[in-house]
Amino acid sequence: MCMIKVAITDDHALMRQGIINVLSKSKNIQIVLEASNGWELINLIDKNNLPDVLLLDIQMPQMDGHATLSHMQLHYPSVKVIMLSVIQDKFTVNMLMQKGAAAFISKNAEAAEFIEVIETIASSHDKNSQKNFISILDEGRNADLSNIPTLSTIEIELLKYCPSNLTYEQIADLMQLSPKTLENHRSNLFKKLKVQSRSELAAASVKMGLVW
Amino acid sequence: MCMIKVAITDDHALMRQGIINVLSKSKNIQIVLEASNGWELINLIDKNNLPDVLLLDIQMPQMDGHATLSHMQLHYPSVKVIMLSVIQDKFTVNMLMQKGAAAFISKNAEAAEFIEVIETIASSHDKNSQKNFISILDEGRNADLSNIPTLSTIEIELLKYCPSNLTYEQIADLMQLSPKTLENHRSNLFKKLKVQSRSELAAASVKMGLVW
DNA sequence: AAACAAATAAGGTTTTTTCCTTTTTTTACA
DNA sequence: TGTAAAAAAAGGAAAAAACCTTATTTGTTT
Repeated sequence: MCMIKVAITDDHALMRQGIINVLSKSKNIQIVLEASNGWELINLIDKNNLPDVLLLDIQMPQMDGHATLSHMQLHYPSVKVIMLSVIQDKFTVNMLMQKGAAAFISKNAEAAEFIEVIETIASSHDKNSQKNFISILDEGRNADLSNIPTLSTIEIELLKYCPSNLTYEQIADLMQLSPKTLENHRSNLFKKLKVQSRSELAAASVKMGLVW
Repeated sequence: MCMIKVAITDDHALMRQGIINVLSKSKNIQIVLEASNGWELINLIDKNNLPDVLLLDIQMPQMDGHATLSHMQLHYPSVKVIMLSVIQDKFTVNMLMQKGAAAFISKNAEAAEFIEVIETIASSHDKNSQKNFISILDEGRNADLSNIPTLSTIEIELLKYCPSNLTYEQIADLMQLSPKTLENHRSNLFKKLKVQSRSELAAASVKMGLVW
């Protein structure tokens, strides 16, 4: 059995060091690439020597985890992407799983669990990534995401504008929608996120890492 | 010259591993204690063998960095506390420095810089911690905090309520203030944080780590 | 005790948000 | 091509947020 080739992308040098240190305890794992954001990753990646698994942070400068995951799915679909984040938000987890992430691990996870997830994901030859999906959040393993609604592109765009001083009318203008249409989307977001105020949307937006 | 005794308190096992790994590169540093939150720290701390420096995270379960810093100042004022966080918010940095933190380092900092700050803070025998203050944020070293307004206890309490669905009237009721008095505090917060909407206060509150 | 600043409180007004219901337009698909 | 579902849009109304000025109370200093 050959080594699992792992690439790491995280903007925190300390975190990368921690990951490397933990992974070095497994004799099956070999770290082949280290990058501090998505842009750096896609520049460093060797098409002739792809990693088996990519450990990917969400919140990073220049090119974040969302954009990087999409890029990897498109250009290197064979690479299994494991998201690794402090974000605990279920909508974010669901969103990234829908996009094709193989697993989602909280940075709170234990070292042993961490290695286990990488080995499990790497050894699965199932093309259907949903079957191998693993989510390790504080609530536990294999969180049920079936009841988590998916947010539309427009809803995510609106969410990004919520933590600003723009009025809904101004946001509607920027998004080229009628204020009344925007109100429908806002109302749908309220229902999906189970909130009742724009302030809660603003907070959710920050917690989801949509704004900095 | 004897070793600098360092204690680490951070809820992320991976981050603690990263810190330990980086610090092990310095021959002057010795790690004497490791805890995953403030409560664990104060239970593990040995009164007869205090650390010289405490590396303290802000966002932690059970007992966060704010409460832990206050406790350390009160019970072990000789221990120099270096805050270590992903939070970049200047009001938070200012708040913790006012409380008596010796330094503030972003988790984005480079390994070398990290060791340097610990050694600088540990070697300073000046009682007046403000003179030895070091802040390493993305903007650079020794950030000028003189123009950053300090937030009052009431303002911080109000900020904590902002990302909720409570109306200002309900918040005033909870805080046992007249709605009109609360409005003054809200207006003062707007000026201090340079914002114009509750949504921005809600976002600021999350970014400052006041709510989870 | 007078003087001052800071915190608390109130009155009043405009703008924005939130909540309804209903209509029109677009899209999907049987 | 007709029909159902989804998205876009509108009208109307109550609640809440934001803004402004002024008054009262409390605490501190000289």
